Amino acid sequence: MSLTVDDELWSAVGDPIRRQLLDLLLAGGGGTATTLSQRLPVTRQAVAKHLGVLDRVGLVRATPSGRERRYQVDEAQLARAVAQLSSVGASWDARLRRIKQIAEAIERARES
Amino acid sequence: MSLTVDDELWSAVGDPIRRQLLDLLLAGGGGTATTLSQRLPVTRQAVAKHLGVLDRVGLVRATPSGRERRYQVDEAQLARAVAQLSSVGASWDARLRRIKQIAEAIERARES
DNA sequence: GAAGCGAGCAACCGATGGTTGCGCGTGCCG
DNA sequence: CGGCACGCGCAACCATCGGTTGCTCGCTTC
Repeated sequence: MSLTVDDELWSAVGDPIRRQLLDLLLAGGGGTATTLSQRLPVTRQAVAKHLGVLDRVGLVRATPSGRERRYQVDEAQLARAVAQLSSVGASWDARLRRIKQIAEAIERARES
Repeated sequence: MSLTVDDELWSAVGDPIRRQLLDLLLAGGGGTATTLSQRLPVTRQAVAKHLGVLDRVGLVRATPSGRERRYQVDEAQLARAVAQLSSVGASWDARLRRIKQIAEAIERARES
């Protein structure tokens, strides 16, 4: 029942803005800091910082082109992150079910 | 394809220490700030603060008893959180699959 | 009643997410 | 070709947050 989640990855997807960023990148097939910031309630610089951390953990890749810097999602990495995410969810789900069973067992014992 | 996750809940569960806290509470069937802090790499006060935020979002409940303050998980709420978590995971998973299909379609079109 | 333990409160520190302001390079267009 | 506009990066600054230390308060126990 490990909690051993890649902490970098988790905290990267932990931020709501970064989740929206990934979503926008997936939906639009890429984008730059400026274009993305127009669809978000934060400034370009904030978006740039977020793209920086997503880049560092490998969830996105940047390709400079002229004066622009186009980012796109590294799907394999994101798939890894999603897998970890759902594994944590699953482990808690399992534990909750176990707890519930125990509780019910106690309940039954008390009633009899 | 909403990203509309209860942000309070998500950020509460987002912190690794808080996840471990929930895990310990589930495993031990409850605990106090001091006992929990002994099993974690942080001080009692830090644990107390975390329990505070978990309490505010309703994931745990506290029952004062003498000079102690025993916390336990509100399983229904945690179940809600886990559900949201896995729903986000699932939505990304779905989107990734769609993107992949599109990519493969383009690939096929290019080859023909 | 005194000692000890659990909890709460306050001050402080470092990291982080956000902002504004600026300067630099690139690209477009008179 | 020269200038303007746009996209980006850098730096300074601010608020919030997670963490610590140090203290006080209150229950419990001897």
